[in-house]
Amino acid sequence: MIPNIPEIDKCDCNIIHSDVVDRVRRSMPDEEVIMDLADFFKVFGDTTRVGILSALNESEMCVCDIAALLGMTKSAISHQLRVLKQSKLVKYRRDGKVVYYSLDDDHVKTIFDQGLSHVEEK
Amino acid sequence: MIPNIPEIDKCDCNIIHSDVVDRVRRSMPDEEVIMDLADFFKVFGDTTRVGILSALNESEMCVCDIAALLGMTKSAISHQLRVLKQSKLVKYRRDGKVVYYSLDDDHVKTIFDQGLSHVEEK
DNA sequence: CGAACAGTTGAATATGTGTTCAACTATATT
DNA sequence: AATATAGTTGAACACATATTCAACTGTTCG
Repeated sequence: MIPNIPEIDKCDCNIIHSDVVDRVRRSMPDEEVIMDLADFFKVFGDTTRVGILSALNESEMCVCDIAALLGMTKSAISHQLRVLKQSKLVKYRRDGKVVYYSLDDDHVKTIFDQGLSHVEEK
Repeated sequence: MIPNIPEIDKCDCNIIHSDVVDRVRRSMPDEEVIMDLADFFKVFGDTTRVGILSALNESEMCVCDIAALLGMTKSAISHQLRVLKQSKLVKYRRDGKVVYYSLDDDHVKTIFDQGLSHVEEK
């Protein structure tokens, strides 16, 4: 296996410590994993989505109630719920006209707690 | 204490389950905390920054070496290191002409691991 | 001193993304 | 069937942000 060397090397400088660079390169996750990770965290990087996740962490809720809670339109909430759905962070069930959303991931709470301890510390 | 009710209520629908909304509203973190959390996770939501953090998780590194490792310019890396510095996720030391960056947060690894298990599962 | 290199910075550009708006679907009620 | 309500969707717009480029600082070495 040849280590991943970027096809087009835009680096505008010399490698100073090639031993370190080689060792780190071997230990790095694949570029695809890096992208998946960034995409995953991107979902948590929006106030509206964090608000929705915080709410659903307390209780299953329908779109109207979330919209009322956060003082936003159904449309805005629905768009963000779609993002959360695609990331498999929330699931939903329909009951008549009403669609109820709830958390669909065990990691959400842990990730929130880690984020909170960082935010509170510094 | 009066619960936080958004000043301008843009909600375009009726509250369906007012008991649930009231209960969730009381349990929600302050809006400021929600914003801090989102800002914190926003930092993890970029491929370049995740790459830098992954690298520094393995070893202290200088800007040139990170640029070479990720196949990017010193400038691009430096800009992102500034973001990571502001979020208190990395620290640095200067040795002559060379500036060495390293991780400055215990939560980084835990957060990465949680993200990885989510990404790998689904 | 002056050249060379590591790194930073600000402005400009390009791309990504969240909200709005209007139109739409689906279900329930009369 | 007609109406009302919950929710979704796509396009447009406005805003945020990552990279580039060029100019800059700081340090080392001849």
